[in-house]
Amino acid sequence: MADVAARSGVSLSTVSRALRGAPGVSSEAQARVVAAAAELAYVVSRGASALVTGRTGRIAVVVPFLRPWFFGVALSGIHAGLRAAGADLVVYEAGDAAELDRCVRDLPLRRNADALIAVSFAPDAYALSRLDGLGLPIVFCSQRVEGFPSVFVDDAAAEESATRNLLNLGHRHIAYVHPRDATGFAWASRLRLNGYRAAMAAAGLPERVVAPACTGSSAGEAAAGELLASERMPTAVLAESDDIAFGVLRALRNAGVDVPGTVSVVGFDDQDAAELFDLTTVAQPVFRLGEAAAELAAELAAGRAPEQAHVELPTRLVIRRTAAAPRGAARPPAGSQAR
Amino acid sequence: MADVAARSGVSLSTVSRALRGAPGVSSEAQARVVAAAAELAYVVSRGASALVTGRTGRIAVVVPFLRPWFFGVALSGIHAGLRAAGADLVVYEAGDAAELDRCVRDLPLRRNADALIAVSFAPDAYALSRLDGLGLPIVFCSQRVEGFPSVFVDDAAAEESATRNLLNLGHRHIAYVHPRDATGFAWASRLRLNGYRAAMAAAGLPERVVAPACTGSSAGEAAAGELLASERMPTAVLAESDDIAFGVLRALRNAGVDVPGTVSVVGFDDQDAAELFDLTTVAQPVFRLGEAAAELAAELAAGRAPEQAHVELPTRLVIRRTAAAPRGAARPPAGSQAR
DNA sequence: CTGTTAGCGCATTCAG
DNA sequence: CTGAATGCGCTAACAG
Repeated sequence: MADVAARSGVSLSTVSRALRGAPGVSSEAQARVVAAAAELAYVVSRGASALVTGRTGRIAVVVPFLRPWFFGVALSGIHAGLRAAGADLVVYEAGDAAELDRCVRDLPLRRNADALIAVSFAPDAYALSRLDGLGLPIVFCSQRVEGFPSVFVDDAAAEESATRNLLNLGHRHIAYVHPRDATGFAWASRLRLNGYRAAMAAAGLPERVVAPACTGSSAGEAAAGELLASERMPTAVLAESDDIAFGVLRALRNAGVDVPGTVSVVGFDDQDAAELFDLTTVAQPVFRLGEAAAELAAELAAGRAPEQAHVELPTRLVIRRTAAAPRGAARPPAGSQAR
Repeated sequence: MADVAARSGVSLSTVSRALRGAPGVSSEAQARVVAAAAELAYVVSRGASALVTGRTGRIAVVVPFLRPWFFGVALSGIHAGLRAAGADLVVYEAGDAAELDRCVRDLPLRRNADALIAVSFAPDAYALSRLDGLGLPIVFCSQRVEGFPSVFVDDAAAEESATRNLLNLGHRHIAYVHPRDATGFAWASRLRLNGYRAAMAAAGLPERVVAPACTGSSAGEAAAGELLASERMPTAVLAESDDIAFGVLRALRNAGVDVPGTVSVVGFDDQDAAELFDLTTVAQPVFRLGEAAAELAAELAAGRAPEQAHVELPTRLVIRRTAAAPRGAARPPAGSQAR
């Protein structure tokens, strides 16, 4: 910085102010400083400025996994939202509760980031208190947490609506695939399950939940296998996620079961591949989820109180070709399409 | 840090040493300090220590996109590789040359990260000189760059081998789908194309390259559409990536073309969904690619010279069900399986 | 509008 | 093995 000051013939303070766009610098001096900095390929050291401002210019993001489609898109949204605020994005992958704890405890979150975005974590009371004690703003992304800023969709309502849609098509026997979670997190999945249950209960129909022990498309294959081997095959299968639905579709195809003729399949996410499979699914705005969370985090990091600390984003049922009326069903009553 | 010192009854220096595991601290004092730090939930400020050591404890990663499967897996590998070194991961998404330039110029790379990992970027000479002038170690991941540490697969050899495999099956008319790249990057795709060309030339067969203007599965759909509309449909299609292959498969299925009966399809990547589509494809070790790049970057960041600055990882042809001998083909000669 | 000064929290000399 | 002093690069509060 001294070099820049010398080259532009001003003092350190003026360089500092000019480079930050702080007020109190003649536009002429400002220009000279910026030019000198460019020529010297000078950039301010965030570490040094953090030392005095207390703000690092970095937002930490914790995700349970980096691989699945969802997190790539969410991260992309977060990156976009952060860029507007000029903050950097530091990423931690914490696949289970122990790792998350390690993150919270050992990792340089405390004074090394201005805010934390937790994606798809449903912390228990203990984790919440630990996070809270971190002393930095926390934003939950894709998860509603009372008392904390969060950005989310209404998973329960969305799944309830998807279920109602199948009911309206004439389905009476609808199964739900809900993998048992081995990671120690609760996810939004419980809410989706609740939505399914609510719709079935409202229709006076029994629920049927298949809970494979694995995750992803394998879970779908396992669940479909279990259903195929059972006494009575449902006419429709709701999967907690598209990945699972893909597995269900594959197992059904391999078993020679016609979709949607014999069985309808509905997913959740509307990820890119859903179109390839012609999958009827609940779309959620994942990029926007990330972006909104990042905007919230940036506000909080800047010490401002955001107007809306709870942001609910809409979902949308995308009708494709894996769901239809069951064979021989009566035409559904008019005007009964789900919202 | 002063609080920790007071609480454990030692001086600041001792705390500093103890917390870093530096030599010259009695194990008793060390234990007291660590305990005190834990009780106070104290973590060192990376910014402050960076100020004096010159090392930030952070590695920057630039990816062109965050969404595609490839980058999620690569990032996961990088995260794993970095964790061992205790470094943090800061991510930049730079979708085109202009953004990359902005990253290099404006973003706090210079003294704000200890090394840079560039994933899937094939920089031109200009970009390379800019990157080089950054004054920090650069590692290329999934891209071989002469004169720079890099981790990569032999794309050309892998695609050549995949092509030979089709030739050995008896195919003579093999098309290659190679999307025109609108982002301004060259990617590894050119190398794969070269591999295909080499194999076709060696067999004395004419090449047929389809170059749709879009990317991802849409490119596959477009390419398949073009081929279907042409005078003569090839008996096999090589796609530059699995995503593209999925699009090809979909278009073929929609057109009622039997796979692999009428047309064989081969992808590249072996991403998770490839198994769902039963896609025969070239597998590359994406996680390892990231992990190895991270290990290299960590070495370089620590100022050590890594033994191997060029790491080539193996690929593997995964035989599934979308590729077979063309109808009525003679049995391939024995012992002619590609490597 | 601009320059001077005093730390921010830490690692690192150097003495003990 | 330990403690006291120095300065890393920067910003903020002050004078001019």
